[in-house]
Amino acid sequence: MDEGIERVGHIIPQLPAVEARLSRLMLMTGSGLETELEYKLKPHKLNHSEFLTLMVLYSRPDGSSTPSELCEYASQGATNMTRIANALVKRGLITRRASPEDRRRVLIRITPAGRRFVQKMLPSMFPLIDGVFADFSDTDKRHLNRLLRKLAHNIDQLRDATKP
Amino acid sequence: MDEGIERVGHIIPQLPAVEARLSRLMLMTGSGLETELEYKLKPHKLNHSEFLTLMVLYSRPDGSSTPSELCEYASQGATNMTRIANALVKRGLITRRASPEDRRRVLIRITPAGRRFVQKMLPSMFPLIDGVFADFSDTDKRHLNRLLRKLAHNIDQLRDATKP
DNA sequence: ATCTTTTATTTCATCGGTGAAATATGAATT
DNA sequence: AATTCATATTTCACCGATGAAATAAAAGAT
Repeated sequence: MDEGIERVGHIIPQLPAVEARLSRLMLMTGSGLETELEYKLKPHKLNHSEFLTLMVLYSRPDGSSTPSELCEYASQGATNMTRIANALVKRGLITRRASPEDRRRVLIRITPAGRRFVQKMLPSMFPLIDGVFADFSDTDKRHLNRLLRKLAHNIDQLRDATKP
Repeated sequence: MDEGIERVGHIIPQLPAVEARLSRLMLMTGSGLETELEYKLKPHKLNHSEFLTLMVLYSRPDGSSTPSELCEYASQGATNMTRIANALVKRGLITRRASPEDRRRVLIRITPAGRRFVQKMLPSMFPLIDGVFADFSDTDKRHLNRLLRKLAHNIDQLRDATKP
């Protein structure tokens, strides 16, 4: 991956070269990480969205949420969230029931089996997240965190500016 | 995008929390940037791979390359590169001819029209790459560059380690 | 009581990407 | 000359994702 970053973007006249290279680097790294993650998830028959959804539920004290809320977190459309929920229900990792207060809403809750599943599969992610930041010092991590947040924020701005 | 990063990954017991949050941040930012890029490319009827391929050719002094070489840079399979080349040829942005020395090889070369096309469409990317790094100081950029390279390198290592 | 809005699901269609294997051609090796 | 290797293309098939619009059900507003 590292090869070829240097060459591309050198002989480009106008264009803010430093920023363009950073963008490209960011894209390559991001998609590289994404690929690795999906690869680690494959044995557990999960894709990224399903994993994310499950983790959100797992992280909640009461282990529950609603489809529309989960759509936000997993940045998915409602249609997809229905699909994801279907898949997870079928595997017995979550349950779906109508909310008692507002019966339009659906309460999605992680099951005990779902929790066990997460506890069992999560450690298989450790080599990845450890390995990726293996040689990062604490200040490295703080810096990266700060810079990525800044970047994410700017991207959000652009999104809002063009497509309100 | 920024919302919800904090919440997820808080109440996860074992797991290296800092690194997990960084991974997630990286994934979100990367895919956010990717989305923005594709969005900017859409008016020019280019996808990311085609854009990349075209930029590699544009950046070459002689404006030429071969399919297999381009596969490397665009991290695409040979089948896809044939498709990409087909698309670009059809639009008159590149040409394809057999190499004189080794007639198995195909020489792909950007056309004058292709160069004009790049020069015309490239500026529409500036708002994106400028905007994204708008409030980044020079040291910010240097740091981000260093950290991303480190990250990319580690990801490469992992890839090689698991799938040789 | 009726109309509007919210929430989720279903239906349907599509899109873009992907890739393995067969084919074609030419070069290199023996 | 025959065999093997390298390069690119074609064929075929599939995958995963995606999303707009129609539907259903219930809450809220008037």
